[in-house]
Amino acid sequence: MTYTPYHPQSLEPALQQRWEAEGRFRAPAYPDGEKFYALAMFPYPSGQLHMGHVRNYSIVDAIARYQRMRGKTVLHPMGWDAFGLPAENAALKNGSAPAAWTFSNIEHMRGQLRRLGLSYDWSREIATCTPDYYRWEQWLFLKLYERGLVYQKLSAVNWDPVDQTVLANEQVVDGRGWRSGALVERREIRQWFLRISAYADELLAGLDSLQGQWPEQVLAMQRNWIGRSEGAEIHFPLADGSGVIKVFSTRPDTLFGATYLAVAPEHPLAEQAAAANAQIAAFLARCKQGAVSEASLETQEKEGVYLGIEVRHPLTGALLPVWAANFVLMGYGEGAVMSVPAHDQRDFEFARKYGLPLRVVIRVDDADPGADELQAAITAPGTLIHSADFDGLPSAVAKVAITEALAAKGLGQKTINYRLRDWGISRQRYWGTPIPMIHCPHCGVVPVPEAELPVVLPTHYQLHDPRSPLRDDPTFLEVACPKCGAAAQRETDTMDTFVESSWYYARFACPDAEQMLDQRAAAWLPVDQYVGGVEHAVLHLLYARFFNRLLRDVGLLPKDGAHDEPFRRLLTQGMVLKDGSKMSKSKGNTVDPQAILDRYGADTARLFILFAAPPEQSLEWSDQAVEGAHRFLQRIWRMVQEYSLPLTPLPVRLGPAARELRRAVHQCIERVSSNMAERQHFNVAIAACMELSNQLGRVEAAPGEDLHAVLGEGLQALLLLLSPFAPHLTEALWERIGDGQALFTHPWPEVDAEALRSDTVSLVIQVNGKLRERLDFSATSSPAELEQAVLTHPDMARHLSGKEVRKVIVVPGRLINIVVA
RNA sequence: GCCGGGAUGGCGGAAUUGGUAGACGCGCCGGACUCAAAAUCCGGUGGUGGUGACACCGUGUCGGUUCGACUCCGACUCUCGGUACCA
Repeated sequence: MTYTPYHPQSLEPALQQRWEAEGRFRAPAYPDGEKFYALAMFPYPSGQLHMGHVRNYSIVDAIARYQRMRGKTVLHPMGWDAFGLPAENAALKNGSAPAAWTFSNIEHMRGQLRRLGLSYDWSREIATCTPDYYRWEQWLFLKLYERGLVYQKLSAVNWDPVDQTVLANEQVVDGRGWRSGALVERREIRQWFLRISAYADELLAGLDSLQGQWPEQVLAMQRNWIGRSEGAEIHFPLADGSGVIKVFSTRPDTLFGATYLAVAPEHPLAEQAAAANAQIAAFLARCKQGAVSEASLETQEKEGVYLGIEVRHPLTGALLPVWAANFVLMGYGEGAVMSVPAHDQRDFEFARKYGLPLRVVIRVDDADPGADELQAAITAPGTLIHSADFDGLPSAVAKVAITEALAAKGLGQKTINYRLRDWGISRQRYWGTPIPMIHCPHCGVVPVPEAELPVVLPTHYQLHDPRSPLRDDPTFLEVACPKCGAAAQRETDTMDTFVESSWYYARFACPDAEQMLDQRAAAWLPVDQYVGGVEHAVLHLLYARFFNRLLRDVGLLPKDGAHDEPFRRLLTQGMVLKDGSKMSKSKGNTVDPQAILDRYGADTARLFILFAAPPEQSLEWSDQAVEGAHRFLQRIWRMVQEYSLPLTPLPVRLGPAARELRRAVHQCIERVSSNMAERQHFNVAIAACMELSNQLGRVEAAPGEDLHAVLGEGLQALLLLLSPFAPHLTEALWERIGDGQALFTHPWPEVDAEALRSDTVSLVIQVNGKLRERLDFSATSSPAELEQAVLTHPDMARHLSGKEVRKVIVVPGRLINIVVA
């Protein structure tokens, strides 16, 4: 018998070359039989593969390989999310050109992915920073512009007054620019938006169709993000008759409790008031300090200033003051809110701070607290008081009645409001897809004609400062107006990189199409299994759901209801931690996947990372546990090598030991199978394989004929079950004890129900819920027989003597609980 | 601030629907093999008390529902992700 030592460093690359040469994982243009599209969120080419990638791609590869063994035609592609900020940062730091830096990173990382033995169809590789890819994004932008789904409006950005540049939220640290250290200001600039709000209801309703297929928490986050709320638009006429202020409220039942209005600092009325009042102007100037992020706005001290303006209450006609307040967002509704301090906690605190009056108009119990005694706002619904004709109505009824009264006076109506805002896709950056628009002094905004696409991003610049070089390059900037021929300028804003990642999954189906998508996309979509980090739960996954509907509505995907959602099933993986915190260069706690590959090989890396935790949980890195995974693979290697060929067929009759071993084999098949398909807890699947290998390893050196046959069956099953996790080792061993069929398309093992059958069942016996005995019974006993048998069992006498049996609970196959007095 | 997760032995985790808490792995302890070591193999391993059979305690905290709670409900603590320009 020859014994080859386990040497993954040579074994794995050899197999990878063979797979490559055979084109083994190449998917056909159209699926042949049942299709399965497995997809990992494609990486940003930062330069080095990190453990989060290894985890993500090991999960998807295991699923893809499993589905191949289930006979599906699998599409499993990989590409690069190649535009973005880090390339510009690297360029500024090292003087490298963003394009060259990006492509050399891709080169390196592709090599690392190949070394992991992932079953990709590399012929479909995409890099989003190539004109072949982003030209279609520009094309779609023009289509959406025609349809009114693209528009420009003012919106706030973080402005670094020293570097004279716009900062990403990430680049603002404690209210200061990360490079300059200058206090950041909010500045309103004209930017491009996609009208995602037009799809708000559809995006919300679509979540119901994903129930059970997507993690519940992701569905909940998306629902809350869209934030549909029913309420009323209420008009407050300005006292001087110059117009109205419109507010949205979900609580029109509290309208009689409104004691003032608050508008955003950017609201035109606030700016008007500031023009004539230095104190107001100073307040508005102060509001411009700080970052634009919601977290920084929401956590700042609530402040406001009276604008010297009054409005009339739409139903009582009372005069109410108008304030400007830093917590009112211009981008939400009309940039104004009505304040009901007695029934809204934020308004309550604001009113107490500035001595504004409170009016209690809702009673939740019999008490009618005076405004002065309130310790906090009464936010629960209740019965109306001090509300004229509406007194005595419950909140729910009053909402409708008051809204109708407003509508009758032409001062409001029922409205549905969304928290979701339109998607601002303008970036004042270089390394992104150019927005295909031209600014003409005569014609205004003019789209680039379709025939002139793509607008190619020049790649020859040396970056010297954070400002986009496009703005200073006449060869890019200067262009004749397509309409009138006059000298005009190109738009220099580029697109948010979330645009690229919103449709790449569809392009993978037809990466060489001469249009954005062709019929192959409909054939492969939707993605059957999508896997990526939970940090993408809202933004990326919502934008992709939005884009999928845009692609459908411009005619690139069928409107058959089956193609509305891009990702049928979603798995959100947890982070990889070391010493309890996220691996990062700044913390110095990174583990380089390359070092693990060099030392232990890909199979060990993959097995460890799938075994260490269930995929959706965070994973704690452990060098020692990696060692353990490697030891397990070596044990399998040795066991198979030591098995004395040939494999023999199962005899008709098995002895007790062989029967027991065979039951273990099939229990393992059952456990692994259910964890591959439904639960996707690969750590449990691997644990089951380890358990089986322990049992197979305990078989005596010279087993009888029946044991030898079952051992062979068990070893074969073990290789098949482990092959999605450790594809190299199992394929090499399969050549020795396999059945001649190729492992990667070999049918997944089936459970033999006969093997699982057992004559006896071991039950736990509890007395008053506490474990007292474990007793064996015939597997065919009825509950009544079991109850009788337990109560009269000699071992039970000491637990039951002198006590009165009140109740006996029999849970078939599990336990018996005897309740005694 | 708001939205959504998480918390189980020394460590990572298991317990599929309310039914044996701690599978599997790591670590540690003991043993076998060896001149010795490494590797490998075998055994033990939640805590407390007891020579022992065994008993009691134990799933972040406090309370509740139930014959029975890691699991369901209420209140809280700590921690992580997102918060619209990191990807």
